[in-house]
Amino acid sequence: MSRPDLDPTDRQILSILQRDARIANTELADEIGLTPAPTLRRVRRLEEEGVIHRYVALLDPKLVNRDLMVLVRVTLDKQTKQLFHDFAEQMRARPEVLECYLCLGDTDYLLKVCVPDLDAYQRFLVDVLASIPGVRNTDSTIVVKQEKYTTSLPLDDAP
Amino acid sequence: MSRPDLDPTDRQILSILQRDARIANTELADEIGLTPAPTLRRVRRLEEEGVIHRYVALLDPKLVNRDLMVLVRVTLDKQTKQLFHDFAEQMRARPEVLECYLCLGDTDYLLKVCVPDLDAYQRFLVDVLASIPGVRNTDSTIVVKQEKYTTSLPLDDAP
DNA sequence: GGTGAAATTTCGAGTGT
DNA sequence: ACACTCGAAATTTCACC
Repeated sequence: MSRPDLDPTDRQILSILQRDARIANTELADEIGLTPAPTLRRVRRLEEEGVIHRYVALLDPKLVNRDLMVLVRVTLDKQTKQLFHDFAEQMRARPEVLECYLCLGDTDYLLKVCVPDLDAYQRFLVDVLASIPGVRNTDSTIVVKQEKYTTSLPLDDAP
Repeated sequence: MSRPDLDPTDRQILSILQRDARIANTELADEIGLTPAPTLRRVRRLEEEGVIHRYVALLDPKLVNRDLMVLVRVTLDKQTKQLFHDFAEQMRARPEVLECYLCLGDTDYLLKVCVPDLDAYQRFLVDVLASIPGVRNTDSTIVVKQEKYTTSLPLDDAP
């Protein structure tokens, strides 16, 4: 994996785009003290290098009826490569599973699941999770309050 | 909180913008089968209602030197309102803490922390977490692989 | 990195259904 | 109330310095 050098101007651009992906290039140029042409060139380069992975709209979960978030710890029966691969594949296919992490330690996977209500979550647990072969144990933690949620990575010491 | 009715066209728009926030309005209009003017009106309405919360650029953690993700379970000493408030405030102030959830059950908080390496994580644990008054216990789980990460909420059964 | 000009997009006003 | 067409203003995006 190549490690593109990010100069302070690149970091400024990334920092702004992490906050507001739809900013006009002219305004972005103003904020970083360049003219639009070189600004756009830098943005395109950052996109091509993959530093900027994608641009997305973040929705309000309440307003699209996804008010319940549950964090689920999952352990699998036997730790075979095939079992792990299949489990991850199933998680990628389920839209209510927003994040899925393979972890070190007792827990094999941690999931972040977003559903409308407890009824929907119960269905997810029974119809989806419990029906996947190799799932030994699940432990669900209900989120009471989202104290912080950001997609912005710090850029202080990037190479 | 108002619950705006989302018709199928609105859901189409939201679904596309969750995938690509920088799509041109003309292209968005093409994809949903409307002309640009009413398409833009719908987008603006969804923004004003707060259904669209914000637009962000997602970066590649590897390429900005944030390759280590750790999930931390935190329990506090006594469950006073002030202690919880102060803890959440500290987490909001730390850029390496991307997500912080108040949870039901044994664990009080779950954090998602992104740092360059184990050395940086050790400093976070000692200098930040351990120095916050009221933190009784922490349990760190290192993420080996991010099997899935999406910010897209499903829109199937939104009201 | 900057300049200028062409191509494209945004977004209002006015019209129709 | 919702969508369409038209046109001016702004923005994006070139080739070239």
